Amino acid sequence: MKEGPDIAQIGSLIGDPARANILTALMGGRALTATELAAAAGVTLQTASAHLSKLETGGLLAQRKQGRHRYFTLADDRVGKLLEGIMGFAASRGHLRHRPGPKEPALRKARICYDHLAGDYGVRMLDSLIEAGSISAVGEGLSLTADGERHLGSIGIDISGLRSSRRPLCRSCLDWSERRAHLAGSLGKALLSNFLDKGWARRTENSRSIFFTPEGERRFLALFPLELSDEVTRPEP
Amino acid sequence: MKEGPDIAQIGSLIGDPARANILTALMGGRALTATELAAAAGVTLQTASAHLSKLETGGLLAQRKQGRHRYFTLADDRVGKLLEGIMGFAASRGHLRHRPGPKEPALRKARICYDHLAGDYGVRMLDSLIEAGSISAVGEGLSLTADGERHLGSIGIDISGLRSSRRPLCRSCLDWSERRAHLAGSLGKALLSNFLDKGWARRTENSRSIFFTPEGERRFLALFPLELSDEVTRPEP
DNA sequence: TTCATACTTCGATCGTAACCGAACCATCTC
DNA sequence: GAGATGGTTCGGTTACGATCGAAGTATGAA
Repeated sequence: MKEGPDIAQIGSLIGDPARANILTALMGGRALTATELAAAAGVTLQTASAHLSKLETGGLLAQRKQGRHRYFTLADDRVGKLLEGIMGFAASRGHLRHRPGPKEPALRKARICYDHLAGDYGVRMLDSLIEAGSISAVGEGLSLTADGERHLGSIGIDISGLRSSRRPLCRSCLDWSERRAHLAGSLGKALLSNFLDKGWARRTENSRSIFFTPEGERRFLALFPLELSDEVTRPEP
Repeated sequence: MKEGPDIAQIGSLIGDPARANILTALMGGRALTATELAAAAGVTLQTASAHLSKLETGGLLAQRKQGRHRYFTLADDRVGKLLEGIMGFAASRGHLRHRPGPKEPALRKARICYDHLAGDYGVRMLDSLIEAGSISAVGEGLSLTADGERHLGSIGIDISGLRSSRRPLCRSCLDWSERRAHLAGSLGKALLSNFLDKGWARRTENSRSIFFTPEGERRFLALFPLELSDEVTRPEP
């Protein structure tokens, strides 16, 4: 009965609403201070501090001091993947927090998932890359083709640089809103950075959603066309 | 701040030690009664009953009445995958429950992961299948080759029957003890069933570990040889 | 019918952990 | 230095939820 790893410990870490809010906020990918996280969690600074130290000793968070600020991030991308997995599961069970405010649609359209693009646009991008033969999908796995390396190189992605990192180039990540895969891994990260750098899109304050400029949106949709569907298909809710 | 699915709810479901014990016990794949689960969790029947109803309304468990018994299982294989994911994460952080009793080594050698073979033997089996060209691995994904279909058909696995199910044929599942992939999906399930049917191995009571008979072990190792390593390699702990 | 087994519901207890106010450190600005 | 800002530690309160005893329901056996 006392077999295997202790899932209760990390379960209870995620299980507290304030901590869950903190983790969700950090899924936005950017480092946040204790004060910001306290606001995101809806608690005072003291309690947030207690939560943060628990999360850190639990291995979910990393922090770095910078001046009198203390910046927190998810410990690594495995934590992000774990959380997105739980989100996907929770979403499939209908355990959405029913607060369908105005941000919801924007979130479903395009958002950041730790460090890469997710949502409708994230799924579209991967679909298009596969359709174009830039990425080949076998089972659940993804790999970049030689064609894809040329193609993405032409828009300014340095693949060989990415390969040198220890992190996998392509990873599939289950999208909780679309319930389909989008592209994660160092390539997913590089692509999002590329869009942000070019000014096609920008992050929004206090939200995971990504805002595309009209021009950026046009370019994005042109770069990642889809054969078999009208512009932006939206699967069943 | 109140974005996305509610991960806190399922986190707290998993976060209670008694419930975590229940879920871990059900990772053994077989349906268990409330009384058995109470024993596994180390609580009385009343509290177990309360936990079980919470887990069920949370969508993690399914139950079916049979006479005066009430059998519980994990709701589906997605729950199993979720839990194994959390286990892998917990194990990598060293959050093992330090109770290295005699069952530990047996568990690391061969155990059941929801419905397929895991542990050292599970990893070996997948490695061997890949080496033999029966399964091709691209990125994180797995797919059965034509060779593999013939090969496995010859030992009594009906691949076309498996294909007709909605469940994916091959899935990779991260092994928490070996920290490498083993084979899940309907094919993984079928292979384990095959070994059990042939009497090569049997399940053990009250544990996820799988016991191989001496004869069964010989046959298993012969069927899934490894070129590049001495018999059974054991990675760093 | 009677009894036993499997399980649930009720009620009460009890522990723990989340929470905040207040005081305390650390770092930066002036 | 003084003052302001960012964060932690401490102490005490509070609330929630896990737990179990006891009583109640359902199913099967005799």
